[in-house]
Parts: sequence; C-alpha cells; structure tokens
Amino acid sequence: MNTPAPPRRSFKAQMHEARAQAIVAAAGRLLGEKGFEAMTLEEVAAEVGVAKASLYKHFAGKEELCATAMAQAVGRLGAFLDGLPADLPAFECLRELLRWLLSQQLTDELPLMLARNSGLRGPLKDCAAYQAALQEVSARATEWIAAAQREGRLSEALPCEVILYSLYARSADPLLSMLRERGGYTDEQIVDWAVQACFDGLKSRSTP
Amino acid sequence: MNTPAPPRRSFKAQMHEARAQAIVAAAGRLLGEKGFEAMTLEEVAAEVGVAKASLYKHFAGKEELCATAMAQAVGRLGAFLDGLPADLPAFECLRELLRWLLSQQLTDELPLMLARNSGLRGPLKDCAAYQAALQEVSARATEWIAAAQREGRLSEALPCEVILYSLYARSADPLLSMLRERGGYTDEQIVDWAVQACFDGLKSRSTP
DNA sequence: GTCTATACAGAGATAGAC
DNA sequence: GTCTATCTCTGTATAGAC
Repeated sequence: MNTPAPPRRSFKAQMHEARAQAIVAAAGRLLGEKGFEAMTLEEVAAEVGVAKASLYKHFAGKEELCATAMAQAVGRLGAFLDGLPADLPAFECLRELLRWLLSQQLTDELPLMLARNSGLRGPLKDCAAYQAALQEVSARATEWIAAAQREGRLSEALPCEVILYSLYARSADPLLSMLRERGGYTDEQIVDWAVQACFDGLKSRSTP
Repeated sequence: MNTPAPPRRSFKAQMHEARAQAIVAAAGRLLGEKGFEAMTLEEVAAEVGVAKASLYKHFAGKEELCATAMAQAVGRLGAFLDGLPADLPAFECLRELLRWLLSQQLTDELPLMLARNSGLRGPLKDCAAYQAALQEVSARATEWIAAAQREGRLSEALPCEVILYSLYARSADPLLSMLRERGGYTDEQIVDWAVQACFDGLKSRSTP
C-alpha cells in the first residue's frame, strides 16, 4: 500500500508512539467495558499513568480517541483474517470471523460495532480510518459470503449484505453478557452457543 | 339497574396518575432512543411539559424512573402475549414474541433488554417490579420453548435458557439500526429478515 | 405538587509554567 | 510534552416560595 515508516526513528518518537498506543489500548478497553458515554478520559489517563491534559497532545478529543480505538480494532480483525489459512473454505472463514468477534467481546470487551444508540456511532461515520478499515474487511467478507452462498452453505434467502451485518451485529450482541451474568457456563461454551444460534438458527435442523 | 360504577380514584389522583404515566412514557421513549447515559431528565421534563423538579415528586431519581419504564415495557409484552390466540401453536407464539420485540425497537425505540454495557443494567437487577414482570413472561416463554422443542420445531441442541436469552437479546440487537441506516429497506422488510436470521440461521436450509 | 432558582458534582477541554 | 490548575458546561438533585 504505502511506504513503510523509516526504519530508524528517534527514541523519543518511539516513546511517543508507544504512549499513544497505550492510550488507545486503555481507551478501547474502557470503551468496550463501559460504553462511550460512561467511560471518562480521567479513567483513561489514570490507567495509562499520565495526566488528563496530556491526552490532548495525542488526540483532539474523546471522540477522535475512541474512533481511533475502534479503527484499530477493525485493523486487528483484518490482521486476524490475514492469518487464516489460504485454503480454508469460505464458510469456515466466516465462522472464524464470528468466533473472533465474539471472543473479542468477552476478552478485550471491545466490540467491533457499537450498541444501537451509542453516541460514538455518529462520529464514527465521519472517521475515515475506521470506514476505510471496515470497508477493507467487508470486501473480503462479502466475497466469502457470496462464495458460501454459491456452494450452498449459506442461505440464499438473505441478501449478502444482511448476512454481513448479521455477523457484525453479533459483536455488540447482549446475549453473551446475559449468559455470562447468569453464571454456570464457561466462556467457551457461551461462544459455542452463540455461534450455533447465529449460523444454525433456533429452529430444529434435524427434523424438517 | 343502578348507578354506574363509581370512579375508583379521585379526580386529582387520576390526574396524578396520568401525569406519572406521561412521564414514564417520555422517559421510555428517550431511554430507547438515546440510551440511559445519554438521555437527560431535562429532556423528559420538556417533553412532558413540566418542570424538571416535578419529576422528583413522582420518582426518586433517574434510575427509578427508567426502571419503571422498563418494567412497564415488560408489562406491555405480557399484555401482548395475553392477546395471542389460545390455540396458537407454541412455535408461532415465540415467533410473534420476537416480532413484537423487534417492532418495539423500531417504533417506540424502547428495547426490552438493555445494551451490553448500559449503566441501567445494574439498578435493573434490584428493581423488583421489573424482575417480577420479566419472570412472569419468561415462565410462559419457557413453556412454549419446551413444547416447541418436543414438537421438533426448535433445536434441542440449545438449552431452553439459551433460546430464551437469544430471543430477548434481539431486543437490543444493533442489526435493525444498521440495516435502517443503510437505507433502501422498509421497516417490515428489516423485521422479516431479522426474524428469519434468528430462527432459520445464516446457513442454508434447502441443501443440507 | 408545581414552579423558579440554586447547590453540587463530574467530565471535557484549555492555559500556562517548566 | 507533561504537568497542575482552572474554566465551562451539563446534568442530577434539592430548597423554598406559592
């Protein structure tokens, strides 16, 4: 794509970048845990160990910081997809994609898509980095969906886009939290059920 | 025969109740639209047409007001279930339940279950009215799920509770908002797709 | 019970010294 | 660039007149 960064960056620049990374990471964690409105920059600063005002030397404000965190999450998904075996069937790729989304919600607590009424959804539509990264993974996922539909693995009754959004939406699905709060289930069990509910549906498949 | 039934309450008490109802309705609408953190009591008061301070004559605070709105939403679901034909098969009852949940999200914008990380989820666990109402509808839904599973209409691979939670979770599913924002689809089309994705799953059913 | 006015707290953002 | 200190605004909640 573009030329890689110059190999030799000054020590100070490296530290600067590392700190920015730490800020984004903390923001992403808190964003996923508490939501955009409930999280505070004070918490972010405290978690990183810097003063609140220092955040503004790296980011213009709360919205930009959180949008960066979201864009980075999409980037991680792209990297994960890159790591999938090249010969993995399209349907299996989509299953892995879903598992990754669900696992992220349970571990990092940072969902790829935001809740229905998050205040960050508006600013996110104007974040070029996020939109571009999302477009990139969406293109790949769309290819897989079309292929899986041709192979008869995915329903052709649903438009390609509806399937794509259905997968994305699982990222902010409250189902996982509900099952976890209920207690008695392992995280892995919860993810398995969520994957099954999404792909197989609630209706019986054994006896048509 | 005799005089009509006397009013059960005094006129003033009726007005008081009516105003409280209007407050709850406005709170519920704003809660669904903007979420617990983003909505403000000022908006609620403005929408009802009363002073902000007057709200505290009816409710102890924001949490109690919103919890009341949520409990009332569950009550509406219960009333809807009461209105279903007595001879409707269990599976069809569950389908209607899901359609009702999704329609509520699109119209009233008030979801039955909250987003994964809403600040109201904690207080809601301590709200007896909400828990009791939810318990009541859950009991009925659980009966239907068990019956539908016996009839082979619902998957027996998923525990009854996972199916129940999967239905409830659709109430806060971001899928509908995503499809609506994309544009080009009618609300009815969106609900149909969401129902189909939930019950039939994304996998093909025609060709095993 | 409803209003106006206000106290109080929290959070985003900025100023200015170093 | 980072800090301390501060500004400003918003929102919950309360006080007191009527």
